[in-house]
Amino acid sequence: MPEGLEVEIYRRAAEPLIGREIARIEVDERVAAPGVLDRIDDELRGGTVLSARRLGKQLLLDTDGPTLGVHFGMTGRIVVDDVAAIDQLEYGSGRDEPRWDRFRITLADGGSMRVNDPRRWSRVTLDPDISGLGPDLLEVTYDQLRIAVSGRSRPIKALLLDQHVVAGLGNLCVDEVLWHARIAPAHPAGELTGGEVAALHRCMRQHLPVMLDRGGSHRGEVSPAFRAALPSCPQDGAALVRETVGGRTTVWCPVHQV
DNA sequence: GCCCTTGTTACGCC
DNA sequence: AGGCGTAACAAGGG
Repeated sequence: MPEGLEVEIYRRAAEPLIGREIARIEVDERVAAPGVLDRIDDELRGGTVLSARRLGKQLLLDTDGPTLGVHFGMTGRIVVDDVAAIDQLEYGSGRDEPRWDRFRITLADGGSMRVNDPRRWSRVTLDPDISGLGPDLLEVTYDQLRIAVSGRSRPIKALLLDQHVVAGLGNLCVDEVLWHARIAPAHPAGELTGGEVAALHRCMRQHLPVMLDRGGSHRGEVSPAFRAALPSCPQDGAALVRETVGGRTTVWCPVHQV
């Protein structure tokens, strides 16, 4: 599940595209956002990639024409010049079947960028509207977080999963960060103390880059392997709990998360 | 063949 | 109006 961390890895993998000319575009109509199919060839072919940016889970490739936006859904992987940025995606298939290529840019120099996605939940857009997204998960400040939680009654987990609040957090990263910050997922956001919000912010700034360096959102201490086996809490040995919070499977420790 | 997975969105309620 | 919860949907894997 490409959360913001995976997409940051994808963004880095896409940087070699900068300065290269787009010669050909192939897109599965089912991953093209409305209207894109009609425009994309005319507006992108012959253009040059100028930069590779990211906001939350959106990869943004600026060209001298429109900006290309790619959202990777749950199982989309990027492959640049035939090298996959991530070999094995959590919940993905781990294979690279040609029939799962949903989007491909062929460059004038013969190279390519493609999106391989078994389940077709990726979305390709032109000049995506990202104005509704919150601050990026790797950049969000304490003040932004404090303002975001104030007056909100929703569980903190539901709030953090809301891309309008913080862009890029997914189910695994939220569980991981709350576990480190010692905050229960169902804790009403607005009832967190200043100290708890500070701990949450500090844990995001501290642990998300470590997970990024290790390879993504599944490389935390409450990893998917842990989640499946549901072992005892590595911090205090208590039995972990699995329940639904914010509509998602949630694993947490009822002893140290309050 | 049912049920699991996640991110997004539509929708109903308050 | 807008915050919130729930369900539906995408489709392959176990």
